Amino acid sequence: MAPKILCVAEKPAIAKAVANHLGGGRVHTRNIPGNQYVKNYEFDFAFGPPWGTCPVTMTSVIGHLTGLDFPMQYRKWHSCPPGQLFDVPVVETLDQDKRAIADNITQQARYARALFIWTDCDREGEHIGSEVRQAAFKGNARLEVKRARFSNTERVHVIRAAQNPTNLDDRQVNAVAARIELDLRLGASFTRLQTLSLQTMGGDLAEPVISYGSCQFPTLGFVVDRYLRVRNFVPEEFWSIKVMHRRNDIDVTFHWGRYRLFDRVAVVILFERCLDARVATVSKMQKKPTSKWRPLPLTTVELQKMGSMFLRMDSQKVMKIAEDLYTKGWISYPRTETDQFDKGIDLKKLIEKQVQDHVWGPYAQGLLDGNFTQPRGGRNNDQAHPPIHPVNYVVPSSLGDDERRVYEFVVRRFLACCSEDAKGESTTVEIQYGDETFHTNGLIVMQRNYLDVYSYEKWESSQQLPQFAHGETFEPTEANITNGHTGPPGYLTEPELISLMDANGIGTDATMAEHIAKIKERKYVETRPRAGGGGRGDQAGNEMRGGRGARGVRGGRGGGGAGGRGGNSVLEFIPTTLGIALIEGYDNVGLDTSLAKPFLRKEMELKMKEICAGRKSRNDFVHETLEQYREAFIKTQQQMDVLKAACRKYVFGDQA
DNA sequence: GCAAGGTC
Repeated sequence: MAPKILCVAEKPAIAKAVANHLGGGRVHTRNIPGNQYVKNYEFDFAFGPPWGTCPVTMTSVIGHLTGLDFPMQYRKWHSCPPGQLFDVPVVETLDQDKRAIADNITQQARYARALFIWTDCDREGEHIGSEVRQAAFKGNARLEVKRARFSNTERVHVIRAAQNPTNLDDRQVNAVAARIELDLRLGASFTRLQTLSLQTMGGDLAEPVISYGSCQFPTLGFVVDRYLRVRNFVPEEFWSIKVMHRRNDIDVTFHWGRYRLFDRVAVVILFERCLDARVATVSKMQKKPTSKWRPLPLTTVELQKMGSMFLRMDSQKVMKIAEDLYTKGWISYPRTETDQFDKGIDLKKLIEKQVQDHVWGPYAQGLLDGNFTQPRGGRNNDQAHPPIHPVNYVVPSSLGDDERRVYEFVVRRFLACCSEDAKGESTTVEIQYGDETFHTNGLIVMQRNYLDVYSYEKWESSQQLPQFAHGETFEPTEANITNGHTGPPGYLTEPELISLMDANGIGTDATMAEHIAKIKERKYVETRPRAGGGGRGDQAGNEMRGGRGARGVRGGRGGGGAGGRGGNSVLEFIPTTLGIALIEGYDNVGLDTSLAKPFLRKEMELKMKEICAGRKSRNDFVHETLEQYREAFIKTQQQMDVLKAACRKYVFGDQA
């Protein structure tokens, strides 16, 4: 029996890191024929019983080894009616560029007694593991197959994983295999149906592929949904009461407890009662400590959102740069859902590396000198990767401009996580004026703490409030009725879209940016920088100087400063006429659950979890889901005129 | 000419 143990990771970087830890400095690196990224690392390692010390070959794949497609005779679009793609067989494919990688595993397996699978510990990783197993069995069917479970590539952790292997989880493998099959059948059948049916309308629809995907359609749905809400918005006029008082040369504005009412007469009556009372009484004067929490450890989704908001980069670009930084060894793996640091990780060691920086170095030193606080932990842990953090220091000026800004963000975010919350004191003054309550708030920032390094957030002291005593009475300097009208929400921004996808389980952290890019490529949506500051919300109208009570009118300033917005313009999404037509069209087809909504995808996600929990079989899942979509498919086919009508209305601009 | 998921 051959004594060797073959180890296979999901990507070359992991193979290298693991080999270096297990090999303890004595590692031979060999190239493999036909692929420049994958290497074989050879060394000895002392596994636990029954293995003992064995020679090891550690190598990797590069993501999935295999793909799924229809047999050749169904790949041409006119080879069969699109609906037949629900039932025709599917075949596993091996891309040309993956062949060398698979062959390497098959070859190496011949000389091995066992295969250890080191793919990422998530569902997809489990499936990739099964692809590796299959390639290895081709070379040696008697291999014993084990699974290393690890969530980061720290030395101790990796060694522990090597010595305590478990088994591949075939439930997870099956869940993913089912997803792959469903995505293929549904994507291809609906895409062909839509494209072939709508292109008969000619014009702008004659050429393009009009794709359907279980992720791209709900993503488009979010954009259209918001667009229609903006377009159909009907402004409503509202009225409010504002009370002002000047004391110690400070103008204080008290806001109405009822906020605003949509009935002018009612507001006038309540206002008159205030004026009749003449004096206001301080009913509450409260000071209390308050704090602004330091951010959570950084996940991929959060990185993408922050990139859109603060770095003016779209999510795809941020990810591309983060991957580059990761490949070069400056930051940790950028695709993670984990927002809690492992107990085992040595955070101070990571902070130490940042001390040498000219800008944030002193802050990092401060953390080491006693300001360090254990980071907050969020609720998510993908059991595969730690939160995104800097692993090594790089002189920022040696990076490209965009790279520098992403690296700086990751570092500042990390240092902020290890800092104390910002501390302040908030003051609330509440007054009774007639039957109405008004209040004002003040804030004094006492300790900025993490804010000193996390320059992306603002928290500033408000104007100082003068002293008020509980129970005292005073005659307000001015009181009046204000009015305005409600404003539409803004168009959907990229961070909002990512949040919606995240909340609805559309795509994974690694693919959300791709789905967004896809619906742009398909010309379902366009993006543009949002004009002007906020671009949403209510419009203030004129002040109506109120009746008798408005004494001593002071000019005073207008609205308060805008605060956080530093001229960054965020991208907003506008659907094209085609995008609107598709979503409205599907909404009108009369399906129980519109394909334009995220529910069906969410249901798929839940059923995959059922498979992983052993409560559902792969076959039942595939069958159920196919039947569910088959119904939708048939109805869509029957109601194609509804879809076409939507296209006539929007794409061709016909009135009808 | 289709999908979504890995990763280079």
